[in-house]
Amino acid sequence: MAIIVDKVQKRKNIALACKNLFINNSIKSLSVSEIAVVASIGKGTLYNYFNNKEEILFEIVNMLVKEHDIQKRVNLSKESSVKGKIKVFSSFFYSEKDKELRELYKKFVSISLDSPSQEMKDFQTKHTEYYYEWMGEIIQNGVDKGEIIPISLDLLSTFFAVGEGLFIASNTTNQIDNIEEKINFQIDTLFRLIKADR
Amino acid sequence: MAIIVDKVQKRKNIALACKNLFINNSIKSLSVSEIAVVASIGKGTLYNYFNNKEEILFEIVNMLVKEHDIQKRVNLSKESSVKGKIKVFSSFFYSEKDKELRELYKKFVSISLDSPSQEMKDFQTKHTEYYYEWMGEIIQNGVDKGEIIPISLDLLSTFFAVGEGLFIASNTTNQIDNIEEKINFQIDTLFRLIKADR
Amino acid sequence: MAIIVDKVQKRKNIALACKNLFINNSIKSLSVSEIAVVASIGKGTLYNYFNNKEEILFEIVNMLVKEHDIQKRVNLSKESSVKGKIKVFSSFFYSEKDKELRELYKKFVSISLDSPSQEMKDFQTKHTEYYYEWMGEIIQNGVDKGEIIPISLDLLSTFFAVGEGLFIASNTTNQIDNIEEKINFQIDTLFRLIKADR
Amino acid sequence: MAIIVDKVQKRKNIALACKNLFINNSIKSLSVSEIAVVASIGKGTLYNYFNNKEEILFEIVNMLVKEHDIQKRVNLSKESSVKGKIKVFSSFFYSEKDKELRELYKKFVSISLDSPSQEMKDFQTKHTEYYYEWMGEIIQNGVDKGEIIPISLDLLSTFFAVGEGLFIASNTTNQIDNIEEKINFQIDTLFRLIKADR
DNA sequence: GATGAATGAGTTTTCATTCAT
DNA sequence: CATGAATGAAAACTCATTCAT
Repeated sequence: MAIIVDKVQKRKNIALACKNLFINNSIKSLSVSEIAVVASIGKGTLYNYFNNKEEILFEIVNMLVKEHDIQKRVNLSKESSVKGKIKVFSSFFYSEKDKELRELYKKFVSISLDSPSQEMKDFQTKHTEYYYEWMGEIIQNGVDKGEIIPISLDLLSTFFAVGEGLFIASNTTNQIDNIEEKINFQIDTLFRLIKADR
Repeated sequence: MAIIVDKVQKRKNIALACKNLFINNSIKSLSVSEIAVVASIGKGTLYNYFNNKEEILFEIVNMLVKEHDIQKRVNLSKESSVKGKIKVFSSFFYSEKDKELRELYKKFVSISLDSPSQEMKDFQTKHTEYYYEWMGEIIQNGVDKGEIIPISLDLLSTFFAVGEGLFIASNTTNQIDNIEEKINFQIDTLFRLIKADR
Repeated sequence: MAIIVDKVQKRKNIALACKNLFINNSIKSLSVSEIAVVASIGKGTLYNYFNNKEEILFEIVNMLVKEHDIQKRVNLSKESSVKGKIKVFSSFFYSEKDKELRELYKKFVSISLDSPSQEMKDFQTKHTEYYYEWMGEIIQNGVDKGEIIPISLDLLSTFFAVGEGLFIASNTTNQIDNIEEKINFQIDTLFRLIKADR
Repeated sequence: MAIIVDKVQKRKNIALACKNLFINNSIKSLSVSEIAVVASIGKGTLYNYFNNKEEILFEIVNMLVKEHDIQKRVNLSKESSVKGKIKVFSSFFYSEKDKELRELYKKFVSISLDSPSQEMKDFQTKHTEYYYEWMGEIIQNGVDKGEIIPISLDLLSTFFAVGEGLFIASNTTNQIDNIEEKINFQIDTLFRLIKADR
């Protein structure tokens, strides 16, 4: 067909079409053939848009992350307190509506830990820096407003990492329950220490 | 009985023989043939002792973790302060001597995140609980001695998770430098908040 | 009629456009897509003019051979001696200016030896006969002028084949140097045997 | 099976088993699956012994060449005259009993001309040098015995290449008949020029 | 007439697993 | 018990060819 296809858009369409396949299966167990069938395209077509399974996952994550960021911005605006905003950040690790992205994120991290590609690292670096900055501003704001003590700024990494750490732990052990509670309890505890009027 | 012991020992010997292979390669890229060659045994023999690659990794981690725990106990006894002891715990994520186990741990987590086996989860659960308890005692001790405030007990998960979280982040992004510094800075900051004589 | 001429011309234009591609790559490694890109036309268009890769090579060879024949005629006219003329014939196998055609000829022969098409054979037959006749006349002329002995006429095939044989040998072994020298030495030696005033 | 297989021998057996397949088909049209079926082994087994189709062809040629050399030595010993011996050399290009090897040689040359591998070139170089030396001794012997004139030594390449050249020509054109006659006529003619008692 | 996206059959290649010895 | 050759199913990947526009 001499139609000039929007390659970028088609790439996204294919990725979307097999989103659930990636959510519900381990990367290891997915075959390119299977993916092609689910995406309702030929195997060859798939190779015109992606070089391997990992790239497809990557594309899906990419798309969902964008949506997620928009939603996060909305959610953050609804929260007035610094603590609330921090909790919004951590909610990614347990909220029902982020479940899909979370599942994909697990696979993304899985690949990164075993056989990292520069592309994935670059993507993750960009995002991490972005979130860090974002969260940094929130904390700074809290300090400026006299809500929390200045030392809070030094805890940025802790706020950032504690969710991730508990998430990984919950997914590598049998204790998968109440991550939400756990994470929020840690945040509450940290805020008991950094609130200005202690 | 003697035979059973031999079998267990042989399993360990095989695992040890290919330790470096697992450290230096991605699980995905390792083949059973390659492992058998490095372990200097037949491919069939390998199947008499392990059901798959993952089990071998599991065995190696198992062995190294035991050594690691012994060493950690020694290192902890050398530290008198609670902060020092906490840092000993977190040192796993950056210390040179734990490098091998750390590399294997990455692959272990990688598998757990994509296709977890109950066995691995059980193992990890047991260990996590064990460390939690261990670290819990240390903190309790610090409170009892008046070194840190009682609220510190509620930060157990944070102390636990922050290292893990920063470790994962450092391995999925390009920011792999100064994890040691980063982790210790967070611990120091937390201790500025929980030390008894603030 | 004009359209038909255009079609023939377009075929030639396409062939010319990817001449260097064929010179610098093995037929086996060339894909139709690659050729289409280099020829700056659509893949489908390529199929309007050629049925397969081999036909394109064929077209290129065809064109270059025509040029080559014209040049050869010029070069022959510059030579007065029979020996010189024979050497002009053999120069195809080593001269710098025939390098391109020579590279293509190798691929042409390669195809002919593995999976010959009647078309290619017909083409090659026509050309071989043409050259044979041409060279035959040159030798006859030498005999008539008393430059070489009549027996020389019986050596036509030798004069013809020795260059080809050494060329093939040089391209299937590591001895690719001094083909020019080698071929000319053989011609000189043969002429020492057939010159009239021995 | 814990049988220690003679890998070298098995390689040869596999090669032999599909000899006729290679003789009767173009390399291009042969698939590894087809080869495995004919050799009555699994496709995977084939890959334990060969890395690609070309290597199999190579192995077959290797074996047949060895047999061929032995036979050639026998045939040469039967001939007393230098001319006869030279003809024995050239007989490879037309004799019925060398037909198989000749067919394979065509494919070998075909590959060498399009996508030469160093291994093939090395093999061919070794053989060419070996034959050159061999034929050189025969000619030297003829000179020593006063059968042919000393200048004959300088025609070594011609004797060598003329057969090859005519062979290639016969296989790339429609004139495939009477190569035997053609080659022998050239040899006879050359000998008319170099025989001692001219 | 020109196009190039789509295709899927066909290819190479891998590799965990088996099992005769 | 140990072995490692054999396997074939399934994987990744290619690419000439088609055909709707």
